Amino acid sequence: MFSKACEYGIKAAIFIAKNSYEGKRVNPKEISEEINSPQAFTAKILQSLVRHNVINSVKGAYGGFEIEKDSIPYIKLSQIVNAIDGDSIYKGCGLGLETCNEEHPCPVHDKFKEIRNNLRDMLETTTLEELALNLKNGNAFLKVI
Amino acid sequence: MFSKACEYGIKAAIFIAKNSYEGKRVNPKEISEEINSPQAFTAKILQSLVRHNVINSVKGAYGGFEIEKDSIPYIKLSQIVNAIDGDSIYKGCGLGLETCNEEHPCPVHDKFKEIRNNLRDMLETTTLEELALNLKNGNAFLKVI
DNA sequence: TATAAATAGGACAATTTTATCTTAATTAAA
DNA sequence: TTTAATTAAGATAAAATTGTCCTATTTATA
Repeated sequence: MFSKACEYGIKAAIFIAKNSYEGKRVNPKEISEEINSPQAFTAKILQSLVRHNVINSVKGAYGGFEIEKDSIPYIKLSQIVNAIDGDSIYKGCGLGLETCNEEHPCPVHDKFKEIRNNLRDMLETTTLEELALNLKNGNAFLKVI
Repeated sequence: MFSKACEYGIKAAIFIAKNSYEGKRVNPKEISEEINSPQAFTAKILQSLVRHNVINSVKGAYGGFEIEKDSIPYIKLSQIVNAIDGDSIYKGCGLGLETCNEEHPCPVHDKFKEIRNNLRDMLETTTLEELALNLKNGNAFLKVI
């Protein structure tokens, strides 16, 4: 569904959000350990999330990654997915046609429309806040072990 | 959503089905022209669909690819996707956790469950017959130009 | 101001996916 | 039985994604 980079990005953002609620900045080492991802690759993805204004970075000693507490409820899953994978997953054609619409649909257009809209709605209404809360409450996990 | 290979495979299967209804076998050249895909790569994907019993191949002169007319209504989109991409798209975890279930869910587990189930239902109930019909009726297209 | 602790960024490597090319095997028909 | 048309299959190449490493830059604090 999503690229590996996007999976790591989502998990990282959730972990950062959880820590930001506790007033704690985190670094790529902690993050990659907590989400079970390759550290350097994860650091690249974090850079990208910073450039897309999903998370903040603070350079230098005592720095790290964080998200402003107040903005966490307003950050949507769609923003993270968009920052890393773009919007083709919930906007593009299921069969990869460059133009696929009501006037010129691919054979699965109608079938996919519903799925794609559901996915888009879900991504656009799911906030980082609820995901971080799932984690904090111990109702969800970012890795298997 | 799907790999390129899977997109090509679905389109190829639809085109083959349409032609099989007309009693016509088709070869990779025609197919790749009709679905706008690289020919040799498409041929590989066709081989895979043959091995997975989604389509039939007839070797030698006057051969080509076909699908038994009577079986077209019973071939599900899920079989094609499964043959090429496997089932992870509608069975795997949205964040890539190896084990993700009610007891040990990822933070987006519940959100994804619905999407995934919708997708699975759609793939398992959509038949090659209806897709080929969309094409035959001129209500859908396999390429842009 | 020097130092240590961070992120940023560029170059590179490995792996996977996508794509191509060539040859072998098969088969209908002349 | 030979030939031409066709799929099968293996080797290879190109491109994209995933992953690593090294150095530069930034910054709080001693």
